[in-house]
Amino acid sequence: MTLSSQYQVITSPLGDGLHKDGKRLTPQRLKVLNLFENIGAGNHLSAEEVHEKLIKSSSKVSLATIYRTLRLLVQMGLLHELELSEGGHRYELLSNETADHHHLICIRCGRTEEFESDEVLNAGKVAAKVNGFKLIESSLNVRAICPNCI
Amino acid sequence: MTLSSQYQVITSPLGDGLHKDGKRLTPQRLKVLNLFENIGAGNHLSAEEVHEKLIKSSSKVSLATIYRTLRLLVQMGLLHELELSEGGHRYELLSNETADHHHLICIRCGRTEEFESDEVLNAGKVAAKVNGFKLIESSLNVRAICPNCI
DNA sequence: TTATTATTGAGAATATATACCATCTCTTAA
DNA sequence: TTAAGAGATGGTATATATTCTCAATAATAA
Ligand SMILES: [Mn+2]
Ligand SMILES: [Mn+2]
Ligand SMILES: [Zn+2]
Ligand SMILES: [Zn+2]
Repeated sequence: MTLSSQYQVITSPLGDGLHKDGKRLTPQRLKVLNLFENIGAGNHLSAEEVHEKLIKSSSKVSLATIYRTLRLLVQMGLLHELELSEGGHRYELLSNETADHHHLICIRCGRTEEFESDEVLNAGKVAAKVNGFKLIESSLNVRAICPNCI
Repeated sequence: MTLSSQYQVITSPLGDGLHKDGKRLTPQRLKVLNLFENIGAGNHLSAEEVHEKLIKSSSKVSLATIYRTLRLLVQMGLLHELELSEGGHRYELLSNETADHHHLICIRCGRTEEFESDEVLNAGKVAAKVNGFKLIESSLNVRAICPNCI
C-alpha cells in the first residue's frame, strides 16, 4: 500500500496477449521480452545466455522460467526459435521490420550472417502447396566457413 | 582355420575408404551402413532407431558404437546428418542419385517429404560468396502441417 | 480484500550424446 | 601362420540441454 502502482491498470501488448488467454503478465516475462527488445534484432541468444544477461542486469530469473518463457513467447509470435548449430536452440526478436530471413553460419566459430531470399520463401511455399501441407515457416541454414576460419 | 575367409583379401568401398586412413573395417560398421543401404534412400533414422533396428535383425551393436559409426560415416560422406526437429539428429543415405534435397516436415506427426530446388541451392551459394564464406551445404527445412494433421 | 489458480524457483528427472577404460580384434609384418 | 600393435568395441559414467515436480508465491477477477 506504500505504492499506488497496485491500483493502476497497466496495459501492454504483452499483457493484452497474455490476459486474453487466461495467462498472467509477470515481471519475469517482461524482463525476458525487454532483454530481446533492448538488445535489438539480429541477436541470437540461447536460454543460458538470456539467463546470464538477466543476472548481470541484476534481474535474476530462474533458468526453468527462462525456458518456459522462451517457449511461451515463441508461441505468441514475439520470438523466433532457431536451430543454428549444436548447443541448443537460440531465440531472436521477431519484428515486422525484420522480414523472414535466413542464416549463414560458420561451423568453426559460430559467426552468423543474415540474408533474405524471396526465392527460398517461394520454394517453401511451393513445396507445402504441392504436398497439401499448411505452411508455417521456411528456414534455410547455410553451413560454411567464414574468412577468419579458413 | 575352419574357414578360408581369413585368407581372402576382401575389398569394399567402405573398407577401402577406411583402410587408406588407418581405420578398420569392422562388422559393426558394416552392419550400420548395410542397414541404411537396405532400407533405401528417403529414410531418416535416429541413432536410437538404428540401434533398435539392428537389435531386431539380431545384429546388436552397442549404442556408443552406433553414435561413433554414424559420425564416421558422415565424415566419410556416406551418410547425411539432418536436424529435422526435436529429438536429436537423424541420418540418411547419401547417394549420387539422391541429389541435394530439402525437407518438408509436419510439426504434428513428423511426416517428412523431400523436394529439390535449384533456387534454394543457388541462394545458399550466393549468400556464402557475398560474405566471403566457403560453402559447405545448404539445407532448407519447411515446417508445416500435413493433410492428416490439419 | 479475498479467493482462485497461474506462475515461480529449486532441484530432480529425462533425453541425447560423448568420455573413459578395460577388453577385444582387425591389420600388417614378420 | 603367428604375433605385435593400434584401433575399435561395450558398458558405464559423465556432460549438456531441457523438462518435470511440487511447495510456495503472487497476479487476476470478484
Ligand atoms: Mn536472425
Ligand atoms: Mn532426406
Ligand atoms: Zn568462423
Ligand atoms: Zn502430420
